[in-house]
Amino acid sequence: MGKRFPVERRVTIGDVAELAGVSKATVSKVLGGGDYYVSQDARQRIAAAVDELDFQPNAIARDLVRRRTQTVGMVVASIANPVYPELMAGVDEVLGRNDFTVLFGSTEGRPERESDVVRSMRQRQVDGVVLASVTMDHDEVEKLVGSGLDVVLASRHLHRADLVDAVVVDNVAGGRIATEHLLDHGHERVAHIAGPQNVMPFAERRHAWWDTMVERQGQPDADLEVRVTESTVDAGADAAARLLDLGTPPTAVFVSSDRLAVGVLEECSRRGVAVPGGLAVVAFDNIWVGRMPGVRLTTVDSRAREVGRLAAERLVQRITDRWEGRPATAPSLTTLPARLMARATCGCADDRPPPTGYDPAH
Amino acid sequence: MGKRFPVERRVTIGDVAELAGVSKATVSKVLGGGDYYVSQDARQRIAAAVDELDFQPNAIARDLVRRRTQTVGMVVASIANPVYPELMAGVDEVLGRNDFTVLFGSTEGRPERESDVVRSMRQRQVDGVVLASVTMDHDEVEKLVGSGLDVVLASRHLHRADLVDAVVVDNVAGGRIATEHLLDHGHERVAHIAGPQNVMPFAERRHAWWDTMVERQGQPDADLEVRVTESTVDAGADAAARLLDLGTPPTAVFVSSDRLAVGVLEECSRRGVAVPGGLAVVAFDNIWVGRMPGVRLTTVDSRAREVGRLAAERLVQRITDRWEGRPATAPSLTTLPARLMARATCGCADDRPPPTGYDPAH
DNA sequence: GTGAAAGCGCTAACAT
DNA sequence: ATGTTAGCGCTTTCAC
Repeated sequence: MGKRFPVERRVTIGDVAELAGVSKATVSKVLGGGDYYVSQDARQRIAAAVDELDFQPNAIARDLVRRRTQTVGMVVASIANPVYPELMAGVDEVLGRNDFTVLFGSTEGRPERESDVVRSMRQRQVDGVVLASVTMDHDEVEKLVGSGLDVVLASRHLHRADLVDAVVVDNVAGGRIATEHLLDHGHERVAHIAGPQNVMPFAERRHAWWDTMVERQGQPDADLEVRVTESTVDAGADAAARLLDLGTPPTAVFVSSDRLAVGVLEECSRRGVAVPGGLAVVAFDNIWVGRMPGVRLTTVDSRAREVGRLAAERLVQRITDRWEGRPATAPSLTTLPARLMARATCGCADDRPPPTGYDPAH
Repeated sequence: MGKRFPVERRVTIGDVAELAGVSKATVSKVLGGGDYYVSQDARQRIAAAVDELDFQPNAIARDLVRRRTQTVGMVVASIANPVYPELMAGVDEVLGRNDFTVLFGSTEGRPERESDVVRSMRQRQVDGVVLASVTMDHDEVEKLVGSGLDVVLASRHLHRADLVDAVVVDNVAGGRIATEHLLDHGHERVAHIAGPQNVMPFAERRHAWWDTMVERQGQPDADLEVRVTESTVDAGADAAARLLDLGTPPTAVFVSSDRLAVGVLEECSRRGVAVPGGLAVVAFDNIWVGRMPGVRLTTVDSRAREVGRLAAERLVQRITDRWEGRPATAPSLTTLPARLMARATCGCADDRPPPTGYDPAH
């Protein structure tokens, strides 16, 4: 092998054909992997030519005629939020296994850009999209799906479950478990730090908190709920400050995300408020830091990796169904059971060190 | 707008042309954004047709003729390692700003797949690649670059700096600072947990430790160094166990990554070894968890986000230079100064809570 | 078994 | 100002 052309001209299938003394069609047949009849002799000469020329087939040209790219788009809300890399890992795992390539996009704090990101992916002819960031409204999603693009939502979903596939954790059950756990520890004033309410999981978690409180003890004081507009550490710290500054501060709080909870922990540390002694906290997500000694955050597992895996599997299924001409199945909502990771911040005795034999990566 | 075609047939530029009563060329001129002379009248009719048909230009067809895709590949070693999302965020930031799309790839524990991942990206006609995972050898990288693909290495680099652009943190200085810091705390037996030595940064960090020890007190005992083959939490815990089981265990350890350090911390917690009292630790990377109260890991900042940004900038520069016909500049190695984030695990007094007004995301 | 020809959907000269 | 033509690099009938 080696370069035959000055630099500029790229080697094409025509060059290979010429060198091998066959036609482009034959080369294509061999390289395409289909089960065509081609003589051993020709096959050999083609193989030789291919590596003599170091031929790299132009996938874009191939995709243009095939009208498919074996590529899916993955759009997340923020790569800096540890939940998403975890989810991406799951997606990447099954996509890779199915020979799909991934086009990455992040809306990074600008949810309004979501449509643009997706449009751009569509123009690049992705075969489908994993949307782990939906803030679009129903209409837009409906139009998207109607346009023939396969879409599956991950981690977030819409009110109407019949529009598009989605896989999420059971946020309602999770929020309920978290709140009840705190209540069961004997707390009366269980506060809630609620994330942006236009994001489904946050709305559901808040709802679960509210309902549980109402059931157990009637409507909670209005000041026990504080809403933040972003799920960030700083927002969590601010929210905690507001709660701690109350006339009668809560003794426990259900925080709607781990990232916010980190802020809460920091604010407590800053003020010398003991956790769980002064304030018990249960959060939601289960990013791996929570397991660390010195943190031991009690939280509801949002099972991001699993969500990613399932979403990707669903998508691959849909895409291949379409390719094979199988009828499209109805959109389905997959809900993963929520489970509480009881550690120390809730007040459970957990002075035992973390178990060995696990890795945050998994 | 609305669908005019049953579902199957996608709308093309020809449909728009026909509906607008002009030729495809004219439509292309308008949509392509170039500064062509096209009458206001035609422009208007085209615009109308475009959204009447909800026309989505086929980027793949465009790219095929333009011979460029405005897409770059980004390959990381592991998305589960918090360093990489951080780096990706930096890359994504500047790529987005420059209207590049990113094709994502992870080698996830199978470094030998690196070449395949890159080959696949090349066939998809990416304009360049950010390689944050190099374990390829010089020859392979050389061939890659020689093939006309723009490449920049991020976070890892090669021995020969003249082959390809790279941006990395100063691992040698960082390793030295870490080791010296521990020595300055009065420790004699400063151990080292070394990462895979075929990965440049790990080799450099180890080297820095060794040299510093030799300079300060002669060759360290052989058993003070333990090598791991993966930078994971479990590997860190194992390594710590080995160190702690020594006849005379070290009183301090420079751990070559935060991820390994997490394992060390866990093992200490499990054994009831106080940190920094029983074992002082300084690590490398500065993933954001280290800032948490209850963790307060002293570490050298590997500046992943910044590395990502600079790598992407370099790449965009190279690509656009090539497009504009500017001569290629010589490969350069950019080294970011290392800085120590002195927190509590080294023995520094840091009982003060973390500062407010920061966010791990930044 | 193999090749010629006709596109995939678009852009870019070159005419007009 | 706009249209015609000739591809980009590949796959895929359909003849031979």
